[in-house]
Amino acid sequence: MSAKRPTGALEEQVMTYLWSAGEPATPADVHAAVAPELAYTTIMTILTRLFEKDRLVRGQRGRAYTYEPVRSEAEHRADAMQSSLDRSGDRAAVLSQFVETLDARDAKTLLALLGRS
Amino acid sequence: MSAKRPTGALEEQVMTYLWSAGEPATPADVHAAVAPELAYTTIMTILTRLFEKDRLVRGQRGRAYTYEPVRSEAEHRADAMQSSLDRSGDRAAVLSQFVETLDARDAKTLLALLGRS
DNA sequence: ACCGAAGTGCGACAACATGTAGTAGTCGAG
DNA sequence: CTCGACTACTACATGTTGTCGCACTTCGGT
Repeated sequence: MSAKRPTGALEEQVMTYLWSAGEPATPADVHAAVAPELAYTTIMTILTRLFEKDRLVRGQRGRAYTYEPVRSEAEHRADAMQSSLDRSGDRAAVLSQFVETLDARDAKTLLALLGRS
Repeated sequence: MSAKRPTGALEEQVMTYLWSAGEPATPADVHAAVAPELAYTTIMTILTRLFEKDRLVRGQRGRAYTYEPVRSEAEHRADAMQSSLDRSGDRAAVLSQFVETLDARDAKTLLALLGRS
């Protein structure tokens, strides 16, 4: 497809920006922050598609739409992790492997989180 | 594409079968177990592509190739989970959300695993 | 040893997703 | 009222995946 951008990367970059923005953003905001070297319309398209896939909600600011993520980044990522786990035939094996590849800091965080519940 | 099979689903089903098989399988094995209603050649294609993407290794049995996963299911799923975590800007937030959506049994498993290291 | 049936593999084609942009319409500034 | 800037809709190119047809090879029966 594109010689330089892997498939899905642009959508992902846009989502990442929107998450970090913390508030609804216009196509112009996203364009300037994510990929000024691309055509403005390219960003518009991405935003529209993400909206159609229900990953963004639209608002209105002046005569432009604003876009905002439906789900927070944490929700999105955690859900992806759950999905991996759900698709597996052996949850315990996956969890075990997961723990082994976890760095010390994450392990500590996880342990604290688990203890609290 | 296909009206009934979501993109990527067939490759995933094939991988799942291969993981559960536990030993190298021929295209015929996969065809019979995964999708007898599809053409034999369809399965062959999927297998070849997975091989080209280095997700399967080839062996030889009689005049047919045999295929076997390069990585175990646990490795694959755990790696996917790690990737989600890595892509995130706030690892602790994701971990927290992840723990909250975890069912009791998984949480227990995870806790035991973490304690042992 | 020969012939036919069954199975295998390569190459091809259609549909869809994603990256990328052109063009036309709309609104404010001068 | 006209001009320019900005936005939305639509279009096009390429890669990926689902799906298969066709030709070749090999095994069993005679």
